[in-house]
Amino acid sequence: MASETVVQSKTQLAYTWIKERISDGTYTPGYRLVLGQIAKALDVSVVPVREAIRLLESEGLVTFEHNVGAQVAMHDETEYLYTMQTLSLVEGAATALSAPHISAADIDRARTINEQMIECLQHFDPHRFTELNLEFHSVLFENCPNPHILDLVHRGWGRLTVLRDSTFSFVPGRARESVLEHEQILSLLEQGADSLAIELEARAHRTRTLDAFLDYQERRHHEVP
Amino acid sequence: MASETVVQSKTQLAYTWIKERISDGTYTPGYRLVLGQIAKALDVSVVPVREAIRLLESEGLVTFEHNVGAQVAMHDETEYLYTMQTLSLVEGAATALSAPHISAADIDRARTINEQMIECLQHFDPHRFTELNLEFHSVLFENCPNPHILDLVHRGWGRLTVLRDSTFSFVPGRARESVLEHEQILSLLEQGADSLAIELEARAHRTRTLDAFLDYQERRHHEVP
DNA sequence: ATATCACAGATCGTATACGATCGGTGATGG
DNA sequence: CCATCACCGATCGTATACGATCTGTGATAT
Repeated sequence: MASETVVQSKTQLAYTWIKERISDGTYTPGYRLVLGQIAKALDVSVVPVREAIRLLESEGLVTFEHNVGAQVAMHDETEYLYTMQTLSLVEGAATALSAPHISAADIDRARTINEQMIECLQHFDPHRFTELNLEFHSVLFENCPNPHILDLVHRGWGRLTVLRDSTFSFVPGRARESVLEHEQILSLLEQGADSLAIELEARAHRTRTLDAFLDYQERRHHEVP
Repeated sequence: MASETVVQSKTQLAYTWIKERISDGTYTPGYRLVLGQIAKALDVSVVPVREAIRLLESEGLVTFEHNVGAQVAMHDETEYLYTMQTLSLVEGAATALSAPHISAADIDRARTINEQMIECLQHFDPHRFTELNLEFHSVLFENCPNPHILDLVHRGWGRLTVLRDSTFSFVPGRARESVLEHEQILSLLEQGADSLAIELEARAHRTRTLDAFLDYQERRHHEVP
């Protein structure tokens, strides 16, 4: 009875399959998700596919219109703003709530990750940088004792995944600031800072990324009218 | 073309039907939601019922287990704590984000509601009190320009609805404090206070209710061992 | 040329059907 | 008498089927 064959439901199968295709860019924002197509591709019926799509809808990765169908969520600038704002809120809280449960070993691990991020900057590896960024923050918020808040954080990151590498590639120079701010957060955690201080710093870290993005967009817009 | 007959989907029908039964207490926490039963009661097939249940699951009103079925979510003390903590977070933020868009008329309206709440205290009408409490806070957060955060607030309140009248009935005396704190929040809004100040005050308002509840439980537990 | 309408193909929403899985009950053995 | 196992009914998960609805295209009228 060592390893039982885990029978995952077809719904689960469709869910992860679609999510993967959205994440890796096969299905770009706006792409129409046709039930019959996906069902045939996965060799399942439309029912579980439909269910999977509605799950993705509830996570905001997909939009759904009655009697029309589903498509990969469009992430315009406003949508990005909403997501980042929400994530700054819940991630800040999750980090603060995690703080009391974070060990010195965790902080070491985070610091190692942050150093790898610096290397990515030097070798210009935006994709790996983004991956490491998630790993870094995961160390900081995964100990959050409130599963609801933790779930919201995961959903927020899930949405961002649709705009892969956005942090890094869209606003040059921001990544460099980012790793410095990471160190700042770590030192707050090390010195056992006040919960609110940690929350606000973690929140500000993300807010600054958002602001940098908006500024950058604004500037680009002025340069090329 | 004045009023078209709005054809709501059977899924929508099942969704609201079940949600209502959960809210009004017909389906108490732990009640097993059997697909076939509900389908027959509504004279629809199991497919839309299933979809409705999964929607409710994603809102946390229902728990679902593969190959076993669904039941109305159990709200033990821990679950209540998680929900209140999350709601304090998102509601605080929503209130702060709404602040710049709140008019003097809105504040008047909120104050009127708060006065009605005081009357409820005198006539001991907990049910109406709870209703008004939602109305009061709605005035404060409904102008939130971030729809994601607003949605999270609605979901949080939705979860609380399962434990109706909890604030009022479970912890005596707290309701009286509550209306005073409402006035405090209103005055912050009137004087155009700092966004963070508003957020933290709105957050603390809810946190205090949670703390009062936990204290009260603790005390009851000691009295009756 | 533009607007309106009707039709056709594609796709969705839901009913029905059936095999798969779970939980409980009674028989069997210790 | 208690533990284990086999069976059965209840319920779930998913395939298939079909009517309902939407979107786009081409014909017609202004």
